[in-house]
Amino acid sequence: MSFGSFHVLDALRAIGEPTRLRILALLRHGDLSVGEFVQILNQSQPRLSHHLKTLNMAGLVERLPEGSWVFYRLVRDGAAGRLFESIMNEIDQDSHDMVTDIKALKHVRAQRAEAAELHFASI
Amino acid sequence: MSFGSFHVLDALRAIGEPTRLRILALLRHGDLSVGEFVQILNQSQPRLSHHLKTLNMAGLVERLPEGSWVFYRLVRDGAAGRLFESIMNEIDQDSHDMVTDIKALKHVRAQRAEAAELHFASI
DNA sequence: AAAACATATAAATGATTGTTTATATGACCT
DNA sequence: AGGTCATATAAACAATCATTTATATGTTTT
Repeated sequence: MSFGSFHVLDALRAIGEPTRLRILALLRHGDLSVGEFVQILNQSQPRLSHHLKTLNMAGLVERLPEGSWVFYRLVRDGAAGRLFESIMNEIDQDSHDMVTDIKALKHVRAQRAEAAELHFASI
Repeated sequence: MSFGSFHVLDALRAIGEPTRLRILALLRHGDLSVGEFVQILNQSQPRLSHHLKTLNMAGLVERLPEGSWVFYRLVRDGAAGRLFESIMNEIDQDSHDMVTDIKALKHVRAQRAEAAELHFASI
């Protein structure tokens, strides 16, 4: 199911929640899976699944199932993309919280890369 | 009390409610008093007072007491102004609801002008 | 000073939203 | 097929938010 026409009010309500804003800010650095969000944000899996569904229904993120796990991608075009980017313009990218999340993101990415290397080595 | 630093999350939550978005859209056409909002939006006075307080605390509108009544004005500068205007860019200005509200606004303004004329005539 | 008017606030209620816990679904692996 | 892993959903509960009703505050008018 594709979630119909874009409604600004729904998008605003979706963006206007701390965890969801953090999710969106993280997605600007690339697609992420539910499990990665769990690690980065240190919140329960159902909680994040639910927030991601809200963002998806608001037309702000795309859902990309890949085998057994599911990646989410920021919608960058159209009204949704423009709206979110102009909102990001007013947000302090260097705030402590933002910086911390990005650090956690990079940490998780490094872990993943390491795991992948070990996997290769074992082949 | 001036309501401290501007927080985007508060602003988003404030804007993301139908009645408050209508209030903000109306204010783009000029300052309005609580009583005028009551007439235009056809909602109870406490309800509108409360929404206006929310918008004020979110840094989106200014409060201008004038004798016994109180006008509200859109904050057009700074982060608040930029944020709201970029949101308005994504909103259909010609939607039925928007047009209807503006019509009601003009009607109320006309009434006011008429009342003022009658007042002059009686002097 | 009293009455009338405009706005704000408070308490109570109802509705919406977020969070947890538990369970279901679906894919991968052996 | 059975077991494990990743994600989603559902039910229950908690918290937040919107709305009404009633009342308070402050201002103008007489």
